[in-house]
Amino acid sequence: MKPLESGSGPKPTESTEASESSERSNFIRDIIIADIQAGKHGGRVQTRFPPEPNGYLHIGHAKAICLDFGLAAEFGGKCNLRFDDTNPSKEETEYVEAIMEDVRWLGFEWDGLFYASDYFGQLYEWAVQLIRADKAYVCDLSADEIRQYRGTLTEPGRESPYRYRSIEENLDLFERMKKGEFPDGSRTLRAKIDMSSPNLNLRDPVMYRILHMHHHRTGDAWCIYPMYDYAHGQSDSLERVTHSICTLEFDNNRPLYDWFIEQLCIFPSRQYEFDRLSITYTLLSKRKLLRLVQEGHVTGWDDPRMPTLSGMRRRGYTPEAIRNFCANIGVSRTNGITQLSHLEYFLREDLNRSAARVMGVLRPLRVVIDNYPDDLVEEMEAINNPEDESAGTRRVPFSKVLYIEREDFREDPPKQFFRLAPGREVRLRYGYLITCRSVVKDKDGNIVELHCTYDPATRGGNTPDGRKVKSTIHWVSAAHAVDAEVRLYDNLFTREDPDEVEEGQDFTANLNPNSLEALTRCKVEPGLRDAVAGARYQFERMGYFCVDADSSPGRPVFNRTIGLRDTWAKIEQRGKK
RNA sequence: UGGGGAGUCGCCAAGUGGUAAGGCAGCGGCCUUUGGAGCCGCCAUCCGUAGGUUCGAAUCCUACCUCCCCAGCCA
Repeated sequence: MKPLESGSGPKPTESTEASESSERSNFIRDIIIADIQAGKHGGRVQTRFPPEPNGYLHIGHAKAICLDFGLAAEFGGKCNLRFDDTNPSKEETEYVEAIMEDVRWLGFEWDGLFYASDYFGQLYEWAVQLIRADKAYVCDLSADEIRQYRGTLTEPGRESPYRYRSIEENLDLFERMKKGEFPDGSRTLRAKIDMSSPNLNLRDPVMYRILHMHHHRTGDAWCIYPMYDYAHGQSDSLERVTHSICTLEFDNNRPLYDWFIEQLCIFPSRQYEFDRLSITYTLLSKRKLLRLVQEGHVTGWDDPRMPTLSGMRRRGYTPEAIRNFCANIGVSRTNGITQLSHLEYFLREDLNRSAARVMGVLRPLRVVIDNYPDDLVEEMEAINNPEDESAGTRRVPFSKVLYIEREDFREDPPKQFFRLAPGREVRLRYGYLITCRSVVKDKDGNIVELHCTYDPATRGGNTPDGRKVKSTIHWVSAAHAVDAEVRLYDNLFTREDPDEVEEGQDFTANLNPNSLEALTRCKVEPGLRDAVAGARYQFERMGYFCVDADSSPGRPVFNRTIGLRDTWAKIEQRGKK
């Protein structure tokens, strides 16, 4: 919101809401506002986005990023990027780099860049401190035994037989754990809390496990690694994070988060949980996305069908569209599923105002204009973006032989089909009005060519006599057309909930076998010959397309980002029912 | 089942005792050299259910129902 001007300038008359921020609020934002007003932390706001580098970021993370960075920015605070790298068995540098690229692409820049592994030393010292305070102990139970001792949802757990070791013995054992004297899984360091707590997280949770494993940053310096619960809150605290925002499933962990902070008497970061994003026909689980990649169901993390930020980027999504979507869906504590159409609305909205219009024919049908001079080529003026006058105009060549979209012609047009048909006149966008005179078929009865006549008085598509045509279709001059490949995408899954499967199956059973259709004989206007990878266009009447990096000189490859809203398809569909 | 969280239009979501915002989707219409975009209108007598308190409740109380999370040496 613009700050109101001070001084004696003209005041807005009806500004009841103008003085308050009209930014859409949510409960976390309200908490921050209240904290600032109460003077908590001197009004300072510090957040953090803490991804584990074990996979690529997806649209669900985008929601968290928009919250973490957005809130900090709105209230003059800071937001750190912190890699939660406490488990070397799953984490890789490749992911670290991809995550940084994606955060920046989304439009955010972090203040501090940290790694939980930066704090391994401090965390170790604090563990020793907790042992000395008789709040932690080394446990020799195996993973299996720990599970048995933990009890169940309804029965309390039992105390470990190692729970009352002397502080000296614990100190000695823990140090030897660190030195690597014990094999993986042989011992753990546990917090001494309450084995009968109804909150399972408080039943003497494991703080450290032994893992003789190479870490992407600390190398072989450590063979004991802290658990999430023992590392996260303290990392927040070390960074003096005021509002630690995470998803709902960590609600149960909050008492433990607070417990460590209280026992250690360190900066009191507070955790707030919001609902994770779910979208129909989409999987948002790094574990499952990793499977799609590893099992080859997609070409990689950046496959345009993936809900990853890198996949969406390659597909042609804009950061603005994703940010607008995140701002619009809101933040609450309700477990809901957002419809894909909601996301697509914001995609189209942004692309509509930013994408340059061009003409491209996906499934070409040859059209010969019989009364058009054989060798004439006219340069027709076309508007680049009707939503943005500054985008200007361009010239598109027109000649006797053209390609039009196959679906724009029907030999036997159904009701409400306004496009080309025998004897019917339509407008060629920015071209001429043409009338279909005859249809040429091959021996199998397939339509191979149309013969039309044009009205020379309608150059540019104008009708000096004021007559109306029901339809305007797009075209490309055959002699000037550039061959292109166009990849059409559909939902990766056929069910709204990809996890809804028959007994014994998993989400791969719901994979859509037709999620990708590659068209290789497409014809696009000449200006697209050397389109640069990443550029986004609207192929008029067809949809939004993004140039893929697979393009080669003179032969562009386009990804269909999303189709235009198709009223005719809806009408036709309705007629079939 | 013990604990925690949540239930407001098909979906998302405001509202926190004074008589149901908004967005998406959908449906009409206008406009249109993209059946795109844009514009206009319609779309919850009702807030999981049942009681109760109150002049008055989605908002307070009681009971019940449904869904989600927790029994990793994952995060």
